[in-house]
Amino acid sequence: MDRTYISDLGQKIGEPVTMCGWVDVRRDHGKLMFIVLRDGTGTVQVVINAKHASAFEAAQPLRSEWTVRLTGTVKERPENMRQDEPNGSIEVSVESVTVLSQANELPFEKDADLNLDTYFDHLPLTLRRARSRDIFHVQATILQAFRDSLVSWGFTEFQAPVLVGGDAEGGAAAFKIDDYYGKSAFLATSGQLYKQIMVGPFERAMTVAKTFRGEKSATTRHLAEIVQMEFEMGFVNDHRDVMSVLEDVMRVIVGRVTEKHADVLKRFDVESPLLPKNSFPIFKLSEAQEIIEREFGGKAMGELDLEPEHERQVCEWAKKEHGSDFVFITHFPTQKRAFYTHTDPESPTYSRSFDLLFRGLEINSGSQRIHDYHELVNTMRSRGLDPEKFAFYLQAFKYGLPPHGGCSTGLERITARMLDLANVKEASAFPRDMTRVDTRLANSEE
RNA sequence: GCGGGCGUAGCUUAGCUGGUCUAAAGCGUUGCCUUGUCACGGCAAAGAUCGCCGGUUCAAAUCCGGUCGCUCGCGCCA
Repeated sequence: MDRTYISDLGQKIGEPVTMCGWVDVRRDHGKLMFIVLRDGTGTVQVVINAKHASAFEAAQPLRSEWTVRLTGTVKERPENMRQDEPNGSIEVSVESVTVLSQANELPFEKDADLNLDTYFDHLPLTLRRARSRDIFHVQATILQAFRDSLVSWGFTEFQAPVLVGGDAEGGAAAFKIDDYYGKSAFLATSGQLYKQIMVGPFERAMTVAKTFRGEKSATTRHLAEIVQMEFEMGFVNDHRDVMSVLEDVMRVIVGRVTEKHADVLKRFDVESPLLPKNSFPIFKLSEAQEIIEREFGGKAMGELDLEPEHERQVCEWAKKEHGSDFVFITHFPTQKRAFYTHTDPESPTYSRSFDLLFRGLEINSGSQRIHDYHELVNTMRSRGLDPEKFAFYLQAFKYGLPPHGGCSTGLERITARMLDLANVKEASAFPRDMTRVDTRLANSEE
């Protein structure tokens, strides 16, 4: 079929075209009808005049979200009727209308304000909203930029498994699969152990991993199913080597989103993220806590981690003082970090670990890892973990793994902060939480 | 798990110091009109008994208790 995409219409002025798409808006003037047609590439106004009798007749029943094939001629709009928007100075005069499918009456006006709950109940429809399309176009760009930048750094992408044999990391709560061929297994809480293993074959390995977090958490930050953009690199001196690659990745992501989606940022009324001229500000946890107490009052010193409110405060301060929407916090207490985290030899109660905060929220967590087999086994034992249960993973170390480190970025979280979404769930096309997997979960008494 | 808020037409809300609320508005829907709109416009109509259960009261959408659901914050976590 010879079909023209809506985004290409500007090059076809005066030419006959066939377009396919959805009825976005219908404005009926009696003997003249305007329809905003939407396809995967954009929107355009089409005009259906009564003098094209058969097209005019066929257009009468059209309503929002009906899909159609329209044939007509691309025209420049009269001078005084141009709009300042894509395709705002052209329109298509339609001569033939074919209905491909009808749509039920919509439960609400497509782009009207909705409560989150109503929005989630109707995702197959509400994902078509301009706002949702914007969010997920930006998210696709973030993901692509992550991949592109790491490929340029020599990373190789691999597929981390979702089904895993144990609650690998401890810490995060794993979902248990009770009937895995009559035995049990878990859904991965991270690709961590696998990307460390993949340092063996690739030295620099990355993965975009579906992971699952079973915390009984009802906040605007939590999702039960998330996408983690992870990488792991061999032959590092310490965690700072990881941080510098991560910073570069973030700069590429911000640059790409800003360049490609300036219109979206404008519609969401957000600024492009602030990037400092030099490197991202870096504070040890203890330094950050001092800043919090000094600048905002309150109690932070001695805590093992930053509270959500403290994360917001550090970010506010870093933006003001360093012109950066990103802040690294390093040297978390070793006891607060996963077993594979490398301690800081200079002060072993602290670790060579870091979090990256972006606009008040932790979006990434990483560290240098322990690479020595014996040290790793001893650390596991000291934490009450049974090395036997990690025998599969430990093979990587038995057969020689270099000093290495890596990190993991939450795709939904970075998307949400990029567009200032009130709730991360809006940054997941199909969010899963304690009460919803597509539809609301039935109440099952246990 | 703890604490706060909310639950009124298809959607989004107003009303909630109890009584002309036999519940209001905008959007959407339906009908009629409309050849230049762009959240088109005009006229008309249909549409909720106020989440559910119970209580207080002469009288409850409005007060109280319970329950279900949603939402926000904390905890936990990325």
